[in-house]
Amino acid sequence: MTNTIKDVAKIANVSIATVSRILNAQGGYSEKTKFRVLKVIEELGYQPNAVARGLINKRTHTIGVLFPKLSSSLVTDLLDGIEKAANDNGSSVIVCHTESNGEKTMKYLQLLIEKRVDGIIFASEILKDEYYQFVTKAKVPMILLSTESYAYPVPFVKVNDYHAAYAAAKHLIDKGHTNIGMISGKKDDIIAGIPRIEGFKKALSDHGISLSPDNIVFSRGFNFPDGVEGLKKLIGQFPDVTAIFAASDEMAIGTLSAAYQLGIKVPEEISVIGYDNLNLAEMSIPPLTTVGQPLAKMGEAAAEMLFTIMETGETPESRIMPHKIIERMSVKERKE
Amino acid sequence: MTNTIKDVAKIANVSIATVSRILNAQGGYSEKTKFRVLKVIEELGYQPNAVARGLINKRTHTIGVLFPKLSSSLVTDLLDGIEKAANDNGSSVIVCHTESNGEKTMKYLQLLIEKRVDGIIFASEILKDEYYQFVTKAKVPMILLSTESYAYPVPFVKVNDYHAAYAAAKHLIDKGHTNIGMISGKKDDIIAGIPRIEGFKKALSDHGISLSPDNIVFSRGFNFPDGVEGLKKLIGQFPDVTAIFAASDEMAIGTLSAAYQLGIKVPEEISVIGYDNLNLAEMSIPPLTTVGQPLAKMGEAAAEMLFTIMETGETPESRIMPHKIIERMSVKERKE
DNA sequence: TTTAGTTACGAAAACGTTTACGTTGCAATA
DNA sequence: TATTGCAACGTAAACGTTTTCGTAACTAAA
Repeated sequence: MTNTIKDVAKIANVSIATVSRILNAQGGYSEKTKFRVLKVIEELGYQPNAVARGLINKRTHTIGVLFPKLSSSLVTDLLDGIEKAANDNGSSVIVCHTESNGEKTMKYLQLLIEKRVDGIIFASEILKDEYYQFVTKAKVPMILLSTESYAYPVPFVKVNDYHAAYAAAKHLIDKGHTNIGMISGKKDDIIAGIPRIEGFKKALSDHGISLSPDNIVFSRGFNFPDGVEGLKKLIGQFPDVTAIFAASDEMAIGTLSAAYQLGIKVPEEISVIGYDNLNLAEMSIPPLTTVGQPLAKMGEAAAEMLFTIMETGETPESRIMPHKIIERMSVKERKE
Repeated sequence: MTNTIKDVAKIANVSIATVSRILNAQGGYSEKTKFRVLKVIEELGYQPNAVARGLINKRTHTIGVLFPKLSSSLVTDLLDGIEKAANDNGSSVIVCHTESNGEKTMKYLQLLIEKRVDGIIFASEILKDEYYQFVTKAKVPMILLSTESYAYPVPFVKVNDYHAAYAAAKHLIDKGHTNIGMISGKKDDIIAGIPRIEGFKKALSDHGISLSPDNIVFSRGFNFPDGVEGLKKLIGQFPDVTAIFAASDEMAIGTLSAAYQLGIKVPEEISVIGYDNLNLAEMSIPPLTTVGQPLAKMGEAAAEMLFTIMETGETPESRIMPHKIIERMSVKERKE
């Protein structure tokens, strides 16, 4: 039974229109009544009802974000940036955890659309046809984050995985390594799998390093256990490796861990470079050299793009964010 | 210009009341009209407007969560649990990032209340008087998560920090250690500081181990750098330590890292036990023994408590969740 | 055949705002 | 003095639902 604008109006002896005008600083009232109304608002502890506002304004000042997984530093940093930008623009963010499950994703999209969010950020996951059709039909603006669609014209923000992987491999080469392996993620992942593998390959071939299928190991995902398995497999099929590019930081930490178990010293015997620059990266032993994505910045950018769509109506250009080699202690110069 | 219930009604040749009844499966309509209406809904791709629903039902099916920090595994796991429980109950969650800033916190509370969220989860932060007054006046149910209030009757869910710290220290003692140090967090933190320190002290004294001020080192926070600083300080003032209780996993990982820099072997020379059981803990070298909090479960519990308040109106009892020693590789049995 | 009860609806109010439009009173101008 | 213009409001419709109440038609019982 909280107070409404009517209560304020009645007590202040004005119409609700006047109260509304004062609340929104629209002018059309005298200073005297303004103070009187403000005083009543103060006394009643009146809080305007954003639901009613949303109904009439058709803006809820809320955006929805879909993540495949919540408990991951990668997602966390993205979310951090999104939340910041949203807050700066006077909006809130609803988080959804899809578990990469198509049905759940559709349910969440439906929920968000029923709640009339102003926009949707779809992160770290492949945009299926079904999803795209659904949200375009609902005419809700959408941005892809840390993913991209080749089939549909949905603006995205991400780093160029191909280039970043190239840079990672080149860093290893520049440090004098020639026996370079890769612990990749999912072989057929169009976003995080293939481009990184191809970038890696290109860097080697550009620098005259021969490459056999034994140089690369494939995994089921991009997680810690995949990294420990990965190293074991790689060592088996490519015993001469002196440097490894892991397709994610979690996998890199996994290989660090596996190396420790196997009694292999990093970076003395094997150098490791990761991908992502998660918080973890600086906490590992040794601290992980990695190619960093500006995750928080990416999140911010995505949210801001959403807001520009809402204001201008124009779909903004996609943004390729810069990656950067973060040198720490897990890669060593190799001298022959 | 999306379709409304009116459009559906008009095309199906029924009143909006009937459409509404069908949507909510309330009965009072024939099977024939039900199918006809459903067909129209399907054709139009009609999505009910949750904003309008919220206005009249006074339930938004949305809860708000306040965190001091987003990019931390601790928070992430809590959020994971909250999101799960919320989703199971047909609700969404809005995340807010307070940065432990009083002004920002108040702004967020106001925002959440204006948005008429059904409930609020206040996590990992001290509940100030101002916050409490504000949300009680608004009559929005609130649960404290991973924190607790001594001054106000707000139900909470957390582990017993005192007991958990006691258990951690006892684990070290049981493993034969007698020169035990602690790298604690903020000395005057009522929730995560003092209870853990006191629990630690009690365990030592209960087992006849003398304790000087040199056994404990205090930090500014609970983060990685605090852990690396902590170890250095502790070694300086207490060179004989063989086992260390770090007040958080991040700090524990920090001490691992510092130990590595200093050439101290863990667990051979020094054993380390952490607190939290974050994802990090199993990824460290060596894998971290720690006292685990069931973070996701705690998040779930908090959300579920919120829902029971909404349904029953009764404030539920606070829940003390069980902690558990997770044995991994960073603590070694000591033989004399 | 009448009556009572039930089923299947429709009309309209209500939720708490914003806003288009109308109205009043007063000052300034002709 | 009559007219105009503007500031300062008030009235009421609108946003898209849910729900109460009323009613027509039909069924079953008397």
